[in-house]
Amino acid sequence: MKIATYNVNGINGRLPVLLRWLSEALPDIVCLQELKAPDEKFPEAALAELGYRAIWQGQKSWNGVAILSRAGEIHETRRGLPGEAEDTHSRYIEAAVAGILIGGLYLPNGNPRPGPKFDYKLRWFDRLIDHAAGLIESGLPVMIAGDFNVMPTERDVYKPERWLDDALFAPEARAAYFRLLDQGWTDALRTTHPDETIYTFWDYFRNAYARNAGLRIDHLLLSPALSDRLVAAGVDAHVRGWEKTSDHAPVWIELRDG
DNA sequence: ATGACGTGCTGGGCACGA
Repeated sequence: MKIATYNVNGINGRLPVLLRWLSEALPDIVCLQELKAPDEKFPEAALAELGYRAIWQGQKSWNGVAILSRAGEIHETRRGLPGEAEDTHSRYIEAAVAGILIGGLYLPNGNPRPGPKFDYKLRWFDRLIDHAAGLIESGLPVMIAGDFNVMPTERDVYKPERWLDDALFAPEARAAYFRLLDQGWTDALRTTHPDETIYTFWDYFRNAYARNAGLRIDHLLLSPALSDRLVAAGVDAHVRGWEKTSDHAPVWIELRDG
């Protein structure tokens, strides 16, 4: 079973790249972020042609998350995180697929810091941590995955000293990430590659991909009931080199049968 | 310190991203 997460940065502008990658990588389940499209503009038919069912929570212009499956039915369990009724951003969608509970998320960027956007990021993180505690306590096999907009450690940033004051590498954001991990989640990519420099995002500016000036901000976290099934994890970094590509690359895990 | 690039919305420049 192969499960992936991919921030597409506009699902319609990115559709040829997304379909090409799906055809090549053949993931069973995919979490998508940054659809940047309202619900009615989700390319359901094009994905169905490749054998993928989908659920999505779109939003005009910004945000938007989806879960794709070619491993059977998608049983939606939640959209949106609890705890802030006035939060209108489409950033969380959750479903049971093939015996695994999947939470797909797009955590707020939080820049500029300090400011209201950074405050929103930390509040959203707290709400995720509260919700994730319940997921762990359920004892179910759970994965939460997506664009966390946090580089957990210095190893995850091409030039850490330049990012210290940025919302993506700020002490408060990194501390929140580790509070989440401390509930018992396994960071699949870091666990399978403990000492490697691995990036999942490269800026469009300044030839960042060619210089490998990247960030590791897309994560797949596994609950204790799922982590012993982890076989491999990786980044399809070559996709970042394609024409009209996202600034993120797809990240995937391989699980043995449960 | 800023902007480089890219997307969406909309028909020109702005909001936003990381």
